[in-house]
Amino acid sequence: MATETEETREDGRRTRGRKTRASILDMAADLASVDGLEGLSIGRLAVATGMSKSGLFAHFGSKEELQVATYFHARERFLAEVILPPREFEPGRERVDALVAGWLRYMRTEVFRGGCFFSEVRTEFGSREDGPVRQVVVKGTLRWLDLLARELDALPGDRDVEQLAFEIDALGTAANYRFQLLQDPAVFDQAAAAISARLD
Amino acid sequence: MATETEETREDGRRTRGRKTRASILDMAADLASVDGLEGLSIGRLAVATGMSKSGLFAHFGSKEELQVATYFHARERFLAEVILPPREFEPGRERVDALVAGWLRYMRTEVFRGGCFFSEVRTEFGSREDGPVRQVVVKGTLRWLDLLARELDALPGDRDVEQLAFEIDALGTAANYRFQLLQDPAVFDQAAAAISARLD
DNA sequence: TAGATTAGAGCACGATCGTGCTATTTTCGT
DNA sequence: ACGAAAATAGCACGATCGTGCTCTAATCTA
Repeated sequence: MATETEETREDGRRTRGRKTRASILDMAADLASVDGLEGLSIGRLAVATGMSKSGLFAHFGSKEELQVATYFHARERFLAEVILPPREFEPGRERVDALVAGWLRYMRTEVFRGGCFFSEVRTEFGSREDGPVRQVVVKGTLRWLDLLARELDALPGDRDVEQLAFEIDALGTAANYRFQLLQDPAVFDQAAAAISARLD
Repeated sequence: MATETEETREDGRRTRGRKTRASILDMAADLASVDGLEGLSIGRLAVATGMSKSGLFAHFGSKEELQVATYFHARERFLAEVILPPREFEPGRERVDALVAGWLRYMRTEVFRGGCFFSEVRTEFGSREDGPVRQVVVKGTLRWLDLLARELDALPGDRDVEQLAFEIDALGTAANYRFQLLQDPAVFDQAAAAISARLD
């Protein structure tokens, strides 16, 4: 029964469904970057997207699935905005610099409405009881730290890349929370300076 | 009409009220360190303290007041646990070391159930719309960063203490979120190492 | 000890939460 | 063009939210 048209489907849905689903998740990631994934409510999300609560809900079987889907969707945006562009460079200092610069720009320009989506959900789910959403957050965080370490590994000289990745992540994340809280973009200069010093 | 007995009151309440209020706020800070101050609900707090919702609510005029009171209460604990003990030393390196060590220990031993209360509420209220609670969080954060900078100012040599305070705060805060999320206490060694390197 | 004040419980309210079930509309394959 | 299937809306549910009002129990003052 696997006709050719069925293969073009994704998630049992076709074009229209996929598009609205994507636009829902766009909005969801924005809202969650402000209020967190737990603070995200289906009612408010429905109002924000101009849909009915039930019509929106039908795209996801439960709030939990919505949260997971939102996380993955946010990661796609992060990939396109921060991770992929530096790949035009060979591994090495130039690429690391591009990655760091893109990361800080992503925070400063508020690609997500409330700043870094991942910084928000990491602290949100840090101490929450375990579950599918928390596990996705943990996995995603490990992936990011690992990617960072691998990029640093291409740098000349032998450094402790785990340690270095820890420090760089710390400095960027702190810049994000301070920018959100205090509105002063100067923190990005502080972060950039500290990271550069660490890389030299 | 100001009799002597009236002067001994605080907030219009006497001993019994003060004690239960304090125990409520103890629990509230614990819960908020996990779910945030917005995630804190009066119903769950009542269950956790064994009180009725209305009996508990009577101690605070509104949820907002409860949130503010919880923040101040948490700060008292932080003061006693982290800020005050190092004051037995004169300003200088020894005192800074004691402060940093105490700070990291406060995170590792989970003085609050969900790790650092302040790290949680700072990211929680970073991008939220303004209001009394957010303002308290902002003020408190500035106070902490300022205290850190002043302690660093007593160190020999002329360093950029603002920059240094930014970096130390970043490293400690990152250790907290990673410990909560990944459970690995080794992050505190990473943080301690990075901070020491920064101070030398 | 009597009277006043404070602490707390009981209960109810409207709003919002996540989540079902049942139309109805829109799209697509034939 | 028609029938199937997918997308969305309408509506209702039980639970929980913050917050009032009223009544009892505990404590303190005189």
